[in-house]
Amino acid sequence: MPGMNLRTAPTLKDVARATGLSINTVSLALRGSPRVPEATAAVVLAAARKLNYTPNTIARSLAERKTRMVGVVLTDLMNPILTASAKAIERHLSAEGYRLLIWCTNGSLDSEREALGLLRSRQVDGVIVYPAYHQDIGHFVALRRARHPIVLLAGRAPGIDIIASDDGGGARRATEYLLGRGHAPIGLIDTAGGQRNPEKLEGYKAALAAAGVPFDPRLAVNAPGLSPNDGKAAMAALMARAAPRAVLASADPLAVGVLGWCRENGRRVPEDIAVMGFDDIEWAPFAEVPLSSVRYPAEDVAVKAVERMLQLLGAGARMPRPCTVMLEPELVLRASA
Amino acid sequence: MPGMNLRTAPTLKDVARATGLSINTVSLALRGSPRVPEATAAVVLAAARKLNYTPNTIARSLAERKTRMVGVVLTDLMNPILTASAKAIERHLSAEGYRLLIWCTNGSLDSEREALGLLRSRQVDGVIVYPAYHQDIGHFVALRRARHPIVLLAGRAPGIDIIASDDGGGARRATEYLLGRGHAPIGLIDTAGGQRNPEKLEGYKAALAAAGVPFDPRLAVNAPGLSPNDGKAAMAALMARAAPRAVLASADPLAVGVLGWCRENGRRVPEDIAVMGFDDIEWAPFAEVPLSSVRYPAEDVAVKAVERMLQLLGAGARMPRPCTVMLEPELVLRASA
DNA sequence: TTGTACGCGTTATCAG
DNA sequence: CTGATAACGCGTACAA
Repeated sequence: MPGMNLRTAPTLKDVARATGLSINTVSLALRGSPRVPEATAAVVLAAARKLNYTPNTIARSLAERKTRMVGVVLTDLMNPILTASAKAIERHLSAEGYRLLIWCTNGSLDSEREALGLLRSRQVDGVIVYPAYHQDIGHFVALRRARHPIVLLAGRAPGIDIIASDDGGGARRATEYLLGRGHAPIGLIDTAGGQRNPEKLEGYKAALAAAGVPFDPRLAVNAPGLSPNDGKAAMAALMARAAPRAVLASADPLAVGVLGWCRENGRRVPEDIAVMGFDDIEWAPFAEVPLSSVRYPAEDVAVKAVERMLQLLGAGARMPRPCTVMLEPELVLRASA
Repeated sequence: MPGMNLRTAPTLKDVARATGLSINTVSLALRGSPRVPEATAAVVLAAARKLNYTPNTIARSLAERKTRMVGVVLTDLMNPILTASAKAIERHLSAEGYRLLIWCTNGSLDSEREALGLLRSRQVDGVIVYPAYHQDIGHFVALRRARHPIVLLAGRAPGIDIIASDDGGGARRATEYLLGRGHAPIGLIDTAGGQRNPEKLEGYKAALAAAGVPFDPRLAVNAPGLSPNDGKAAMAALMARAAPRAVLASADPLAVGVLGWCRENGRRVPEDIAVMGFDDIEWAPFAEVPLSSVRYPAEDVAVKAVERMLQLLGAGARMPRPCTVMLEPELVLRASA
């Protein structure tokens, strides 16, 4: 039978036997209770160390009815901005003694539901979710209504805590900028979930409308995935049906793929085609043409999300009213646009 | 008191009460035991569904003495090749019903020890580790001696299971290739842990020795981290003290930084300086100059590591003899070298 | 076919 | 200050 230490690991009982004290006293001593005198505590500590005792978190969780684990549900582990977010969340949450259970949904709603079930059965104390479909978050709202600590990193809905970047506003400002520089028409390469996460498309349309430019659906395509190769393929599709002078890609890896297509097809960036991405990942300045991008405020999002999660975690029965925080993303301009 | 469902979640007892059956029968029915007739099972299932019952994994783990969780310890979540590995491991392990508990050490040995303690206390059934220091894996070997299922993804030691890429061989072949193309002298930009993970440096030296070229220590520098910016900084340091005609970087992000330095300083790649990276991440073809790289066989490593882990997990008391598998990385040649 | 009793390792309550 | 005793939710013998 396997198990890191399930078979041979010393338990409180072993330490109790070794010291001649009761399990209870040992437990208290090990947790530094003032109720047990220093002398006794020292004996216990020494014995525990000698036996190489480690508390069994599983048993503790069962008794305490809390796990000090927070589930983190992401759509994609290969998306640099999401892993950066996860890392930031981990940093701040672990400072408070919480551990992360990370689940990747690959953008599937089914997998998202599965994740929720799994995390629930694993008794995590709360969940932080980057939802696959920003418009389809009813299952999360229901959870929150049942008083479960939950924070979303995207979407828009009453009755649930959301800390998000204003993708729509970012897309609008990026589009306005491109229009202002005379780069028209502007193509939009959206992510696979684009149909269901329409914020960026809407911001793009809003900017066009404000400038009196009619929306041409041939200029908006969806990439099958989120990688540079997906961006390249989408760009090829886009160029086959329109002649944009600029492209707004909804993620930097896609934009990198766009740059790759331009290189292979002899288009100069930004002279022939200006390119702008989303998120401003660490690689953006190192792209073939240094990439302009709409920065995703990952650190801010993480800090605020963790802050909120800690409030919910500590709130007990009377939870604070849900609130939505929209962070304004910043345009980072480099050579590509 | 928070908790996804710790306070209000229905338990077996609730389902038992609802059906008028005993806890035991309910438990058996829910797990599809042939001992309980279909009619009863149907009743139980319906009641469970109606109550929205979810088994408490914590309690189950405590009773079963196994968690069906595998700990995964990585040095860096932002390293694309490591997240790719994690993702592959997750895919294969979850197909067998195991979940991942991911821990990131940031390359610190202390954090690595901490991880081991945490995972142990969380009772994971096994651990897969990309060790921070490939030469310093005694603590892992000790664990394995105590019959804990553990698989390392790098390093070299008897008495423990290791599935790794032959970094030394890869570095040697890359260096030989660069020498063969007449690019000398060759600079080496190693990762922060380079001093303690000398495989690549050794392969580099071996190739030089075989070609009768003396090793010049000024040509070998260490990058402070693993990001493109770190690579750029390291390249600046290297160029300040030597005049290489080629650079071998021990990770693709570093190589991307090297390309960035070359661009900013007017060096043509590969004419003035040839550049080769390690890992062949998805971005490599999209670098400013399509990047030649020593491919890290992430999928192979993941498959073999998971396979081995499953063997160890199922082995019980009599564990198989530890074995080491070295995968040969492949040179992927593009424009940069 | 179903129910009873016990154990998993820990924490919490209440005596002593 | 310390020690029984009872949870926590579930799995597994063993009985009925």
